[in-house]
Amino acid sequence: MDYLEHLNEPQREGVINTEGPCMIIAGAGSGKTRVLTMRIAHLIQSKNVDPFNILALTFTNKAAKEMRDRIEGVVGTEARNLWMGTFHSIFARILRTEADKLGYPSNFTIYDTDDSKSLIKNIVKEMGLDDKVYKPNGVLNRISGAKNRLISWQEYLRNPIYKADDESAMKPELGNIYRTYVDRCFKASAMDFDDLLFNTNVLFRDHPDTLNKYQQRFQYVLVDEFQDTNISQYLITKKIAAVRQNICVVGDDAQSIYAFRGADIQNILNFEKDYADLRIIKLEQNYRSTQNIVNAANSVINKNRAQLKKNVWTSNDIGDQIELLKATSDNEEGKLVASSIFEEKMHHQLTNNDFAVLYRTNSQSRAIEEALRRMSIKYKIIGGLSFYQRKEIKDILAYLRFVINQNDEQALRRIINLPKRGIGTATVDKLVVAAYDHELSLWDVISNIGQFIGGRSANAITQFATMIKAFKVETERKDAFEASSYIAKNSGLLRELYEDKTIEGLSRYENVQELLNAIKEFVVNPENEDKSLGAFLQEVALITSVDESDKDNMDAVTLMTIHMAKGLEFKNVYVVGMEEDLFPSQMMLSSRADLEEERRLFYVAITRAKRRLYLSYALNRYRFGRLKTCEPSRFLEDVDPEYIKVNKLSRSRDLQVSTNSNLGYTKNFINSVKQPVNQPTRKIHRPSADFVPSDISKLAEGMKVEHAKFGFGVVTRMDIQGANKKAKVNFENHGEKTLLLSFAKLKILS
DNA sequence: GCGTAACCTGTTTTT
DNA sequence: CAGGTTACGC
Repeated sequence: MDYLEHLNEPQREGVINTEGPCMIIAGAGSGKTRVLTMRIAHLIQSKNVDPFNILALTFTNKAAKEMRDRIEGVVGTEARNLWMGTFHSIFARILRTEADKLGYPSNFTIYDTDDSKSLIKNIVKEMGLDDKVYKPNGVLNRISGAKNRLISWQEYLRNPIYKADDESAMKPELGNIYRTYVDRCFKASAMDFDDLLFNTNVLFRDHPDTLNKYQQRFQYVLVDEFQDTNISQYLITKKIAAVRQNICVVGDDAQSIYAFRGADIQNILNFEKDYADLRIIKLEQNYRSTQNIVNAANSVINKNRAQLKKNVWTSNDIGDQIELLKATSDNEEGKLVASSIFEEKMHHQLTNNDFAVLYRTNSQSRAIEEALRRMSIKYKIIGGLSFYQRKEIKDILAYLRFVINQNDEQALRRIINLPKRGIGTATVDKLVVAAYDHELSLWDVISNIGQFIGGRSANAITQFATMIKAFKVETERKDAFEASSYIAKNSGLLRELYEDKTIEGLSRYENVQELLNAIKEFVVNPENEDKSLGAFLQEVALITSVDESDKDNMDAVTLMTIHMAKGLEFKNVYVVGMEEDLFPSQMMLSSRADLEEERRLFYVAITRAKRRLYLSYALNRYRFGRLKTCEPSRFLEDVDPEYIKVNKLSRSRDLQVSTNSNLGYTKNFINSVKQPVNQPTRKIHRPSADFVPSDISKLAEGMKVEHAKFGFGVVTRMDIQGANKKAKVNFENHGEKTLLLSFAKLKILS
């Protein structure tokens, strides 16, 4: 057991005390993951526990995979038999095997947030309610909140408090929407994210024999990131561990940042009350950061009232002070960060991988990206729009989903007229009415359409039904890759994308090919026994943007939200946008609890840094298309001044405004390109400034432009032809295109 | 049914 | 700003 030698005393305790309930409070950077992996390795190696009897719940699929790999390094391939994954993926798996007990088929669909929202939208419309009052987002939040607290629609309707609440909010129908929503999900053989947990609770509540089966199987239960579990998740673990009481939770109340998703910090604060003989272990030594960073972080978190007592310290060197960067605008902030990264790289021989830029909201990445690109610093963005959330991918997946489960209403609505086959909204409405009148499913109506409606669209529907039936036959015979290739081709989706020769059309086509590659990989992977399309869909439903980690080994600066940064560390960290209303977010200013959660988020951001930390804010920022003046965040005052210095003041002069700065076509750009032009041409001088936004109409025939930038990329050369209408444009990444330019703006880069 | 243009509106984080 | 929705002409 030589691995125990490298652990400090509390860490060792956390590893070897495997029996009975245990809570490990692990301060930031205290080697939590190490303890957890060693504990599991210890169980397998020294206590001879079969990996099959260990349940380890993590926060992301990626964390599970990493931990499994590390355990495999210690105990070997045996580790593959561990039950390790997110709450959602583990219990989705269990629900599939036990589905019949809840009246679900085992091939049930998992609705993502978009599916849920559009279903709610349909329901609100069908109930004849005002969708301005019952906004899908708000309604879903309400339903989700209820499910996370294990409140069924029956209880919701019965509870006078909710009723009064909803009535005073002028939304008395919320309970009825909840009821209809649950009913429709059930009829669609679908579960949303919250149902995966809610229904697991129902399963264990109503089927003691099933609960007992899993209690026997999971002799050891471990929960990582315990501070971010909600009540529903907590009760599941509590039930499973009820017999053997071998439950170990690991977390840090100071890093609880998911209350908006139902996470309840009380789970960790009250854990002691549930287990009388609880062993509490505190990991307080930080191995990650300099003293300055640890102390600064402590000075911030101590402003919070709700917390467990602990004393995080480090024996690392003192390190540099935190630097505060101040910029005049968001673009200036980007420049400051980019040039700081450039300098740091030079002075300290660092690689791009040593840097991370963290922000509160995804939209903040734009200015940073632009600045990094200009300085030719490679970067990667983690999070944001996931590959699987792209429209073209969701379209294909909707086909696949529907072929597997014909009850899947949301998938059907998505594909029934895609590509266009003459089945418009009016026809779909008729279908819905017919299904409702005869108490049939939409698919029943569609596959026997002749009995319900006639006319032109009936023909199109028959063709659609025939096609789906053919796809079904294919999937039964073939593996996931062959089946999905067949469907992509024969649905007409692939052809439609192929025929779209615009730059985005091209990338959409490539994305679909990419999806097919992923399915191929799934089929080829020997770890996957079931190679059917159904098995693939089951896996894909719970993939999130963090899990798409093919960017892992490239040398690039990491850009992400602070939420995504949980559990990661970097030598140098920049926290940008330290402005009041942005961070803390204006939505979180209403209650003390919310403000404290924002402060914990700030704490998480600070503690990601190993060596150097920069905080920055801008005095002006574009938000919702408007330029706003900003004030420094109140959180800056929470940092003890001893640990911070104001280092760089922006030297910048004017605010520089850019248009068409995104990659990809912007709507305004497309509109401007489309317009016919009759503008007089004028000569312009080659600009000497850093860059100037320039009107295309100022460009004259025969003029050449170099190093300019358009809506969709960097221009290497541009020849203006004819009276200002056409230009041959050579793009860095997209080759040559002939475009109508008219009113479009471009930026001339220096 | 479909395509277009004008209008409207959200404005946090994500399993 | 950008994405979604609606009204309208074909």
